[in-house]
Amino acid sequence: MKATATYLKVSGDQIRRFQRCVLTFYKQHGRMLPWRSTMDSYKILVSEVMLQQTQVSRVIPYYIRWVETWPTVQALARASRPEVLRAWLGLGYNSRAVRLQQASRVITHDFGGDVLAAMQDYQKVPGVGRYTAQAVLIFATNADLVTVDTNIRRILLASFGLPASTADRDLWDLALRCLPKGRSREWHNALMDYGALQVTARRTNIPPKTRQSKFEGSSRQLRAQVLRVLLDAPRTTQTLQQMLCCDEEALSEVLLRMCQEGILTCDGARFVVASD
DNA sequence: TTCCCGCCCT
DNA sequence: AGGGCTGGAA
Repeated sequence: MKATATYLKVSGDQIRRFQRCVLTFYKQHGRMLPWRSTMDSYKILVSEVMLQQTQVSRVIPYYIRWVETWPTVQALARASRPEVLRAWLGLGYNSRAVRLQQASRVITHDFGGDVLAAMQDYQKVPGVGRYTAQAVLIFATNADLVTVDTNIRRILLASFGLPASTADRDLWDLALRCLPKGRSREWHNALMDYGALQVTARRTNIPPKTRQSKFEGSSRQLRAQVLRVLLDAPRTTQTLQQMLCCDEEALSEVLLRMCQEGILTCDGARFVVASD
C-alpha cells in the first residue's frame, strides 16, 4: 500500500461541477489547433516541446513548418544542427531545439523509433520531463493519465480555492480524481483552453511557480544576437564584440555557456554553430 | 511589468 | 532548491 498524500478537502460533487464547467467551456470556446488533429506521437512531441513556456499563437507557424520539413522522427534525426536551429530561430529557448533533435536521435536509435516507448522511459530523452512525457502519452493515446503544468496547476488552485503552497503531489492526485475516465485527450485539451482563455494568471492573480528575469539588456538577448550572427558565418570573439557592441566579459560568458549547451563549438579562434 | 501547455544543470 | 533560458503580447 502506497502512502497517500495529504487529503485535500474536495468533494465528489465539487469535482463533478468542475468537470461540467470545464467541458461546457470547451464546447463553446475550444480552439482548433494543428496538433489537435493528429494522433502522430512524434508530431505531438514536437508541439509539446515548442509549447514549453511559449504561447500557442507563436508556436502555430513554427509547428506547421517543422512537421513539413521533418515529418518523422527519423527525418529529424538525420537533420543537421544548424538547420534545426535556423528553423527554431525566433521561437526562443534555443537549447530546446538542440535537445529535441538529440531526443529524435535517442528515440530513433535506442527505442527503434517508438516515441511512446521513449515517453514511458522519459528520463533517457533530452528535453523531455514528466509534464511533456505524460502530455504526449495523453494526446497520442487517450490513456487515463494526467499531467499538471503551470496552467492546470492554476486552474486547480483557483477552482477549488487551494493555497499556492499546495504540494505538487497533492495537485497530481487531485488532477487524477478530476479526470473523466476514457476522455483524457478531450479533457486535457479542455483544461488548456480553459486555462489560457478563462482562468488566466492575470484574472486569478495566481503567479506561476517560476518567474523569469528581465529580457532587455540581459544575457538572453545577447545569446539570441550571437546565434543569429553565427548562423550566417563563423566569427571570432573580437568580431562578434564589434558587431554587437556588447560588453566583452558578458560576451565571453555567453559564448562559454552556449558551447556547454551544444549550440556552438569553438573552431580554433572562431565560434561556429555546432554541427552535431 | 508580467506571463506564456518546463527542463536542465549546479 | 535555485537560477538560467527567447521573444512578443497584454
